Amino acid sequence: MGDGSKPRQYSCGLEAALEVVGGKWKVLILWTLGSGPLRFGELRRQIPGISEKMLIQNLKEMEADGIVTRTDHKEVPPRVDYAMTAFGHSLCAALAPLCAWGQEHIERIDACRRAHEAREEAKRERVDA
Amino acid sequence: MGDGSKPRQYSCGLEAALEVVGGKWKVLILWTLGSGPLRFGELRRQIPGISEKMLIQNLKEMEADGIVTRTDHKEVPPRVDYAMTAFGHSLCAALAPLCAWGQEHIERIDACRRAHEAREEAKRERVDA
DNA sequence: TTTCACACTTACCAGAAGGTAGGTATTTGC
DNA sequence: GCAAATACCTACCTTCTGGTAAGTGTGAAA
Repeated sequence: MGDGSKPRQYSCGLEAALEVVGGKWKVLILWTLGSGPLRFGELRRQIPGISEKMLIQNLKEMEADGIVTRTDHKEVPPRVDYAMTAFGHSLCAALAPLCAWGQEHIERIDACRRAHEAREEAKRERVDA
Repeated sequence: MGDGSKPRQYSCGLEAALEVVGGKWKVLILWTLGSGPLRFGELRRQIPGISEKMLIQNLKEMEADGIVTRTDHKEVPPRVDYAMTAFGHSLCAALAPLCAWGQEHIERIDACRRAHEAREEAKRERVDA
């Protein structure tokens, strides 16, 4: 069934932006690549906690979205570079104020998150008991 | 085990910001409340597709994060207003450039998303066959 | 007397996101 | 000959997110 045209109609640009940069790792990858191109292994080492699966999966999606490029140097052992496109840099720029906001209020956010988790834990303990 | 202090160390403010505004609905709620306070039912009607469960759940989290306020007028039938705080407005302001970016590139993003889904569908069909 | 609207709450369920552990092919170093 | 390093790929499993459907209490409208 080739529908070919679901307008998708996002109610605001934020929804569209979050499709590109949503999820647990994409902003980190974006930020890490912001300072220059990196090899796959360098990326993995610079983003602590990320699994290889998540890294390539996200890199592929970001490549498909045109915010990073993949360059295979066809060497052996393999050497592959990932770099940000101009599109990616424009996204980074748009993200900067949000990043600054987060940094500015990081303690407040952290405190709220902490309190939230404490509440959840208390709830769980009540249920378990 | 009262840990009391996990530094949580976000690697950039974006992570912190996305904790507050991540998920499927929060940006929409934020945007909808941006133009003024609304009752629970009004919010539900203005955000098409949202379930009551998700709406209160998100509203509660946003209240805990200090970006909206809940005002119960203690009437019957119940009347409850939700409004944005100054903190919430500052978040909205920080979100504006990202929103503009999304709006500017909405067609490109939509096309990528469409292509991605087509690829996924093709993959699924191959597996099913 | 039944029904409706209001603002929720609860229990259950499906799907997506993410994590773990293994395997691939090639060459260099020991 | 064997292990290591490179950039992946694959299958399986767990956790988290979000959706559905039903129920709650009160007063007013039908």
